[in-house]
Amino acid sequence: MLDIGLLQQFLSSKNELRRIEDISVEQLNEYLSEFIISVRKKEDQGEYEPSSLRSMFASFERYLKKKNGFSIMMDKSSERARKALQSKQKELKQKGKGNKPNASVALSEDEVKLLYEKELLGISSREALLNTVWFNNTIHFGLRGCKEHRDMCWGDVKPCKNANGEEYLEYFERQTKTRTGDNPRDVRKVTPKMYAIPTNPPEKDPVFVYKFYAEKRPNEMNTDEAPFYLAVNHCKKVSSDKSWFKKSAIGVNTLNSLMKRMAEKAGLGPNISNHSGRKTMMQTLTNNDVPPTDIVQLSGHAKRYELFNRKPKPANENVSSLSELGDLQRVLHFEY
DNA sequence: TTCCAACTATTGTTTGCACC
DNA sequence: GGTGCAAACAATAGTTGGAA
Repeated sequence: MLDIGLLQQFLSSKNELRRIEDISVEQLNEYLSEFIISVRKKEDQGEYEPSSLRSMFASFERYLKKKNGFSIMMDKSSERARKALQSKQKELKQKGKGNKPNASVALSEDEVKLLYEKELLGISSREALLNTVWFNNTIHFGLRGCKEHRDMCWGDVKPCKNANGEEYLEYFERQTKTRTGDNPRDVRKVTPKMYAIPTNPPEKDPVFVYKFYAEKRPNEMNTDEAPFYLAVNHCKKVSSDKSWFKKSAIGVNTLNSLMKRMAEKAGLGPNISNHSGRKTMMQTLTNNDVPPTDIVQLSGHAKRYELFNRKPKPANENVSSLSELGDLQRVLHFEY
């Protein structure tokens, strides 16, 4: 555990060579107080964010509880350490910390347009195709930035047709060995849908993009259990269209930095990460007067808390309209 | 067979999200 | 505003496949 290592290092600098769990509760209280007040980042000796300090404290709590059943969060003897944490957090807040300087931001309509113009989104290359599939899944299915995409299997998305003959994709997260559905936070009560927009150019029609992606995947990887996102095949000897993707899942690093990489290549502003896609979806729905009760059904949020605190943004300020992202409201035609 | 580019998983570090 | 957990990102080492 890294935080523990940091604390142990601090103790060594004070000539305290015992392991943390071997130190008496009273003395540890003193050490922890001092540590919390004086700890600095390795990189630039700057102050940590208040939430980082909190996480460190939580790490110590977990470690000590496991080692000797001691709780620095609850036990009276650790009051001083807790107070030190509180006052340090207040101090940092006063210094202007804790304002989430790195929080991801939603994409504006112009930014999405730019991504298509620069062919970072679209169907012109294998990277662009993968980016577009990922982007569509994020803004239509409301998938969280990283893990949900990584866990996604090919069989989770099914192409369907309604009574009017309209085509759509439906996201159905099946239970597998690794996805047992035991985490109440992950529950989506409805299956989100992504409708075809035949009037759009093909690269902006989500159902067309999905079908195109299916064609470009190796046949063997179109089974239900196969990973949804495949590694791009950079092989130059492209003898057939089938070799756009490898027969293996894309790596975590590539998948996790998909949006960031696109933003960098397109020269977009900072703080655009995978989570920006999800924020874009929620911002778009909010700005188009979709009721919060409906949005949470789609996003998988357990409560409406975040949405009730979200005010619609004024026109031309980081607002995506439905025209560019497709008719997102249609995904809210759920069967409850 | 060797080299190299481009990828992958793993581990470490920092921070934000979701909920209470 | 407090808390638990996971995401996001970076560094590193290992792997793979094409080219020479």
